[in-house]
Amino acid sequence: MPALPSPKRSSPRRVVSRRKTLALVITEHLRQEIVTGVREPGSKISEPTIAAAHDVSRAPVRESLRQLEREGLVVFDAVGRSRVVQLTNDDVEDICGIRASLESTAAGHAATRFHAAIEQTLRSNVAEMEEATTLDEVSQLDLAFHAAIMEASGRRRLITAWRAIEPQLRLWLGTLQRLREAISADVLAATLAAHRDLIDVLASGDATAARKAVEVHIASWVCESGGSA
Amino acid sequence: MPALPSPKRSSPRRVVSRRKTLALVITEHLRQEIVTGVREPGSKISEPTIAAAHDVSRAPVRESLRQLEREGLVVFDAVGRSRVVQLTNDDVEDICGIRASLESTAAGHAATRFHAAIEQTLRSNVAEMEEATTLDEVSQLDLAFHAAIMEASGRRRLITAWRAIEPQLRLWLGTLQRLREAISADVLAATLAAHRDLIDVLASGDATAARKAVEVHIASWVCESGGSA
DNA sequence: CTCCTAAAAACTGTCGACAGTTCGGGGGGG
DNA sequence: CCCCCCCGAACTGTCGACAGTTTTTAGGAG
Repeated sequence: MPALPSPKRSSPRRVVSRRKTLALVITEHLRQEIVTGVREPGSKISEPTIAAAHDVSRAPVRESLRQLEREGLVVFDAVGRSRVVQLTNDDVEDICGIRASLESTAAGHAATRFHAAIEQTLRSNVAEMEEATTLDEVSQLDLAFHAAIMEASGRRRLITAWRAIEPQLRLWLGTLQRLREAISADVLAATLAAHRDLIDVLASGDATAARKAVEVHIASWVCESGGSA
Repeated sequence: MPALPSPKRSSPRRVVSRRKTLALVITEHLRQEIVTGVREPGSKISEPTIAAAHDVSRAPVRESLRQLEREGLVVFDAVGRSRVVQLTNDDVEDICGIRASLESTAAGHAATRFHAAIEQTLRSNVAEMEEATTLDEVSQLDLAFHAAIMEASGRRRLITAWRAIEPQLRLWLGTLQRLREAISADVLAATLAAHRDLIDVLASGDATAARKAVEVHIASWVCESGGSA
């Protein structure tokens, strides 16, 4: 073996496991830490520290941070320092507005190409939510429901745009959750009802009605979830 | 051969010029190549090749490509290969729809905080466009005009989202331009008139009217520019 | 006790290297 | 003449290193 400049590596050169880059693993981990509040908004993020924590080099960490920047969870300052984003009320308001626009547009498309598989997915999501007990579970399922509608639209660009803001929604939801622990039975029931209605509207194939329904649903949700303004 | 730590550097270690990373330079160059069509949609992009072309290592190139992915100009396949995006009609339609939504929302905000400096910027843009002679110039100024409105809204998130799709608009515009060489005097006049009207509406401070006006402006523009659907 | 300065510590941007994977072509078999 | 397998070329993901900066820390001066 050629005496390498630094023969101090212990582990046998990590294997690039098929379809699962280190950057991806780290991204998921960091995202989780951010949306759950383990990393507080505004706190600094250091590449070397994270690299050491995961026992990897800085390369995949850098890539992760850029990805998280794209997701709006991390911000870089002029000198390249990164920190966890601090969402302002305006930010949340904008995000919700964009989201409403994207989802209602997507719903319109989804209505015109609705089919059994999609309905199946949505209905089972509702069924799962009926069983959910923690606020966190409900949030997860709610997002999954909306994600399913986006997917159902089949519009690449809409989906991309939605994915770009979804993590920020999760961050905001996480922040809210940490304030109020319990689930309101009323809210849960209302959400379930609204989702069932949405499925029916989508199944009807009426694009215009679907757009409107989603817009209303999100608007009401924003209000009762603790309007941002 | 046991390569020594590497005492063979020839160039005097490129200086990290303040506030201008290599990645940024390369990003700009690649973006230019893509939106101008020098790099054809769907063509492969190789990191080593680009790195060699700019005489840099792959690190900044990788970062550039990720940035361009965020801008929607480059796509990565499952194995990490990158290519220039190929916009579909659906994509363009979605992009225009998102854009209209973002800009009209921004216009609403801009109307409520309109002031002299903004008006100055917008009016001088119109003045410049009156002097413009090439189709390319007009496009640039048109985009700058709309960018100015976004900035005028002062909404961080709206601006971020808009920046995320703007390059794709440029790509599409570039594609169109390559089809029709000349500028239609009618279209130019109409655009100028529309922009002047927009400034007036914004100056009036009527948010609702501003939103509507922008929406109409963009919709009509999409139609005459060669509607996607 | 506070404010300012200089050395130390910690970072980011970029580089060249290497291992494993994937793509492209050529040769052989059906 | 077409299809399949194997080999070499080209790539991507990741690593450790280093130079230039920025942020801290540790002292001193006032």
